Amino acid sequence: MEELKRIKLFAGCSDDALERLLESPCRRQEYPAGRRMLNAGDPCRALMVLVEGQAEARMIGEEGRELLVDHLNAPMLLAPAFLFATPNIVPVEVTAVTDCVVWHINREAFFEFMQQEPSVLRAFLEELSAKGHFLSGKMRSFAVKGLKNRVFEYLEENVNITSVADVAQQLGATRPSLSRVLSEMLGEGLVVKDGKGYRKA
Amino acid sequence: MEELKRIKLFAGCSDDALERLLESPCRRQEYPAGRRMLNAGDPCRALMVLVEGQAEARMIGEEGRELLVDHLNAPMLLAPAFLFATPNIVPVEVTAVTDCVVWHINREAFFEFMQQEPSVLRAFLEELSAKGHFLSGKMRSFAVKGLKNRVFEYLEENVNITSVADVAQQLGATRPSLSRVLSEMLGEGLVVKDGKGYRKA
DNA sequence: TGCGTGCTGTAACAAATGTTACGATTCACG
DNA sequence: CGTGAATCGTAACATTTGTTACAGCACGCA
Repeated sequence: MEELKRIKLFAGCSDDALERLLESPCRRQEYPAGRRMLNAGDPCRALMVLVEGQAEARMIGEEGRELLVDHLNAPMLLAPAFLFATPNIVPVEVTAVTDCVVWHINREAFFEFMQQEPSVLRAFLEELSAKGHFLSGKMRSFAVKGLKNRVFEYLEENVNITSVADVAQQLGATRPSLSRVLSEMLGEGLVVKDGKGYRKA
Repeated sequence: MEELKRIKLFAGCSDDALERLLESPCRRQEYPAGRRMLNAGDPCRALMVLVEGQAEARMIGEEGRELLVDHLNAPMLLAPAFLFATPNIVPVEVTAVTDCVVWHINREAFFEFMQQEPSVLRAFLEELSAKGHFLSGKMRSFAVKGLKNRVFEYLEENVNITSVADVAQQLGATRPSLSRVLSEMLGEGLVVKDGKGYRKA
């Protein structure tokens, strides 16, 4: 399918090589908006490629606390960092936000494919590394930073805060807590109001 | 060098292939105990293989908070998850605990080597995946769990707590806080004293 | 226009954790 | 036997964040 060519991972590889990959056992699956695509604890035996739609990755804690880990916008890979892991388990749940289309590509076929296509191998390694970078950054935020610093960090990566409730989930805080911190930062001149939201001062 | 054969990554590859890899620009370096081997923010252009000694990886926050992320015992790879990352930067500082010996292997040579040796590629992918798993677990702990739950988790992965001060650093807490929580858990019967340390009840 | 719905700010209180300080214990070493 | 260093438990207090509740405001819709 030409859908797959849009993803960076397969950008540099030849058409017939890609066709050979698709001859291996793999399938195309559609998910309606709101549908769970991956549960925490699920095994991950195929490379999942989100070719259409938007999804969210969330982590759930025992105490009901919930963290919005990442926004997933097509085209991109789902949970690439867990495809070759032991135990082969995803730690997040992935839910479709809009209607989604996902390709499931056989792991072993993909493994051989990478060996034959250096550009794909390179891109996949970069993808995994990016995930590592992403996760270690998150970990750092939560482990050694207070909420105010996380807000600051958020405003550097994203332009502004439009939905306090949403961002609170991403920062691992409750809405009233974030609201309070934003008020304080407003008073300290660290942020300014931007229409209905907030923006870096 | 035969030192390298001890690491899982190179376990399944032929001797002459390994020798060819070592003909590429790479070097062997020794670090005395206490020496910083990698600073946060350093670029990472070579695969670093710790073949001897013990080291520690730490993250530093702006506010002086410090987190002991991982114990590194030879033989293992150092910061494999950042070798192919962009930006090509390590987020932790790595310090030698005992005298250490580290091999630096040229990245591009290693990349070609992986293509020729499927077992190495496989092992490296598994290594990266394991790092992802490790990091996401840590992140989950810090983002959605309280200190008491982190202590519980620690006691499931490790047998017991011998040094309160050390473990506090690993859990991202201060020593008095951990001490207090341990006292509470003692009262609730969740842990028991084990000589000078603590153990799961 | 009036009303329900959803998001927001805010306040009062509770819980968790950090900060600082002090005394007790152990242990190596002179 | 003393003594200093390291570690630990603990207490009092400060700070941060969660919890719960309530009121305001914008918006869509009958």
